[in-house]
Order: sequence, then C-alpha cells, then structure tokens
Amino acid sequence: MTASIVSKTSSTQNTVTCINCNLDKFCIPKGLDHFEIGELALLVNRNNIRQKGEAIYHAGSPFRGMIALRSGSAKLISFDANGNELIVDFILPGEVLGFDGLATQTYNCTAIALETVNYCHLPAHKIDEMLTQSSCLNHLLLQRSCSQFDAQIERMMLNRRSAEERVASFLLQISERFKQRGYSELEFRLSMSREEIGNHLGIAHETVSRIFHLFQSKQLIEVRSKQVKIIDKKELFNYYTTYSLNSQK
Amino acid sequence: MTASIVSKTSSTQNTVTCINCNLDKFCIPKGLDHFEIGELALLVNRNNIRQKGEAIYHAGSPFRGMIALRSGSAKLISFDANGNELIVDFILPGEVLGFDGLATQTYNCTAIALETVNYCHLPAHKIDEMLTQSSCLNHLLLQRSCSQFDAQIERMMLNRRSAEERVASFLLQISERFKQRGYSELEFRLSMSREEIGNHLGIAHETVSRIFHLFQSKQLIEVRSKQVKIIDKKELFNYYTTYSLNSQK
DNA sequence: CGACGCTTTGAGGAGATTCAAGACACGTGG
DNA sequence: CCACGTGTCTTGAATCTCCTCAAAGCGTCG
Repeated sequence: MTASIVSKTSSTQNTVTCINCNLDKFCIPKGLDHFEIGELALLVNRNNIRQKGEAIYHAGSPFRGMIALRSGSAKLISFDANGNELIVDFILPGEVLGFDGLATQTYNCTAIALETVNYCHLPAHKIDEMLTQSSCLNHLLLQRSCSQFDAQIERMMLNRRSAEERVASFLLQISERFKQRGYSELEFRLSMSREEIGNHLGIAHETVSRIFHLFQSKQLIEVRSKQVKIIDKKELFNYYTTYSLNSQK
Repeated sequence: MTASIVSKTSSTQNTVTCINCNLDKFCIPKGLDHFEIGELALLVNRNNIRQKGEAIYHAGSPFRGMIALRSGSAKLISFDANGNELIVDFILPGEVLGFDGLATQTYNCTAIALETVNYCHLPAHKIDEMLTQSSCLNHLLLQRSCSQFDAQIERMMLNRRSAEERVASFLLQISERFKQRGYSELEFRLSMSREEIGNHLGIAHETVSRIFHLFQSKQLIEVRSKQVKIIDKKELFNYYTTYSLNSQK
C-alpha cells in the first residue's frame, strides 16, 4: 500500500481539499453542510495513484475506508465459486467506492483501475469516529446504501431484456454519468474492453461488438474502437423502452 | 388501512411481544440487547392481517414503517416502464419488509400477500425516534442495508447461469430459509405460482415447469403441484456449482 | 516492424422462448 | 357429492436469440 501524499503547498489556494474540490456535488460530502465538509477535508488522504490493472483494494481484505476517484476509472469485481470474474460495476471519476466493505468491515469485491487513477481515501477508523459524532453522515451512509436497492432492481429489469436493450441502456447510463460530472455526454472514450462490457451486461463480447455495429448502421451511434459518439440519443432511448412492449406480463 | 389490533389480554404470558416472539432471532430485534427489545416491543403494532392478493403497501406511497411477517408469505414487486411486473423478492414468515422505503421515505416496491399473512408493523415515526436515540439500531439498519449489496452480487451471478442452475438455486435458497425458521427444509409448499417463480428468476413459466420435471426424473426432488420434497440436496447443490466450470472467464 | 491483445465478422449450434393444446386442481353451485 | 368452469400446470413443436468456435483485421507498444 502506498503512503498517502499530503500536499505540501502552503498557499491554501493551490491545495485541493473537499471544500474547493470540483467533485463535491457527487462525492462523499454531498449532503453535508459546510462545517462538516471542513471536518471531512481534514480526514481525507489525497493524491493516491494506481496504474492500469493495479488493485485499489482486494476482496476479503479488511475494510480500510471509502475511496473517491478524482480521475481515471475502475471496475468493481467479484468472483464466483469457480473463480470467474463478475464485473459488478464500473466506477467513473467522482464516484465513490467502498460500500461493499462498509457493513462487514471486509471488502466483498476487488477494485481494479481500468486506467491510471488518482483517488482520495477516507480511512475506516475516521469513518467510525464520524459515525458516532455526526448523525448526519450516519443518515447519509444509510441513504447511500439503500440506494443500492434501487440499483439492484434496475439491474434485475435489465437482466430480462435482450442484448440490444442492454447495450443501449449501458451506453445511455455511461453517457448520463459523464454528463453529471461535466464531461461531454455525447462523445466519450470507454475505458473498458468489449470483454468487460459483455461481462458486466451478461452477454458475450462478440455480441457487444455486433450490437455496436448494428447501432452504428442504424445511425444511432458512431464507434471507433473505444471512442463513442452518440448520434441519436432519443432513438437509443426508445430502443430500450419501446422494444419490450410484448415482454412477459 | 386497517387499524392495528393490540392484544387486550391482561396476562403477559398470553401476549406475544418481541420479547417472547419465536421469530426474534430473525426479525428486526436481531442484534439488539434485552432492554432495546423491550423498547421495541412497545412500539410495534401486532396482528395486522392481509388476505391473498391484497397489498401490504404500494410503490410510491409514503414510507409507513417496517413490516415483519409473522405468518404467511408475500412477494415484493416493482414495475418497469411498460408496467410489467418484476418480482424482486419473495418474503417468508419471520422476514422483514420495508427496506425499499427506508432511505427515500417512499416505498419503491409493492408488497402483496401470496396467502393470508399476519404481520407486525413498526411505524416510521417511531423508527426515526429510535434512530436518533439508539446508535445501535442505526448501525443495525446500515448493516442490513449493506447486506443488500451482497444479495445484488449473488443475483448478478445467478443471472448469467442457465435456467437449470437458477431453479436449483431457487429451491435450495427457499429450503435454507425455511430451515432457518424452524420449518422442514426438505419438504415444503411453495406459495407462489410457476409464473411467479419464472418472473423472479427471469425465465418462462414453462421452463420452470420443465425443469421441475427434469429434476424429478433425475431423482433430485419430488414435485406435486406446489408441494415440493427435496430428495438429493447434495446433488441439487452440485447442480449449480459444478455446471458452470466452462462458463465465461 | 513484428508480436500481442483487442475487435470484428462469419457459421453453426445450443438453450430458452413462444405458441398452442391438453391435463389437472380447486372452488362453486346445483 | 358430483358436475362444471376457471385458472394453473404440463407437454410438445417450431422458432429465435445468443453463444461458441474460428479466423481474419486492426492498433498499439516495445
């Protein structure tokens, strides 16, 4: 594990903390008041780096705290009984990792960088401190955890849809997440491979490729390797709401 | 909504409360100390009844509190954009409902009785009271919510398995849950239809039927309508761990 | 430039769905 | 108590979607 690197700049302007971080609307501080964010800022280790393919934490290892990605992306994976990898989620810049270890104090998943990442680390023992002091954070974490419930239902819904609907939904979801963080919603680079997309969606990587091609031929998107441009967002959206009209009741 | 019926017996022996309830190991009180259970017992409305097909709560309605089933079973459902029903989970006696409304203060799902149910109701405003007083309950709820995370991964795993593996897993899961609550683990009655099982597992009801028949012909189970007897639990278990050796990497 | 990994594309096949028809179970009323 | 009707369950056959295997194309990085 690398030691956390605390900025040594004396001028506060140049020091990025939770208070002036541009990700504050999406990160852990979301929902906390100004004072609490200040408290939080003192607890966070910034500027941790991992290269592509390196793990941020491992399944089974003791909970070390929550992670907020400042740049780069990661995949959150789990392994089945036969050691097959299952990609539980992709994590984009500004998103938070670590919920899989919060309750049991042991990480259930392994987090691996898909490209070079820079992240902030809120240590576990400091989370405990905050939990006993601030009922606000407590409530916040509860809320965050419960929103997992919604995500689960969303995923169950997707799992009974066709491969085309899954891919459409995947593209729109990534687009939306980029948009919310101030990146272009219509043109972006996928940091994960077709294999990884397929794994996450429960379809073969060849199928992902074929459907990307299909969408391109239908003028819905333009794909060139990992670069994606969404041409017809509306139609892409229709793709996965309209097509299941005669699905099971 | 029916008014809660509080027992009018004067003798404490005849009054079932959280303190002497046989479900205390599985219900909300799990993990609370004796004093806290006593507190809880004062807050709970008991003996609420719903008939088969009736809703216990509706998606979109304000969070009214947590529900613990004392007898009977229910299904927790959600609806997709086209109004198709998705069965998120089945709830067996002694299990707790309502997590889908805890964070947002609005139920995300609809809970419907699969047969006559008798349930206890812990009102929402009393949960709030307890949350500000007892950090223990707070922590407990957080833990419960986080365990949703595990369930989600488990379900994602299942969703890339074959129909046979899904059905095997379903039977074993129900069996395990009955066992934990003191019912026979090898012989039980399924309160849900083939249609509902299929919906929950993401397969057609005909497929469920066919696989029940297949398992019977392999001497793994005996099925007669809704009555199920597990003959070879071990082999049934192998069925869904062994069969995916050459699944996707 | 050559090697390796990722992506694309094709062909064949397996598994699950859909549609359709018949069997069975359960509740109702005669 | 039996006949009847409705809804659930079973079973078969045809079809379709997606997977698997295989090979070729493309990109990237030393």
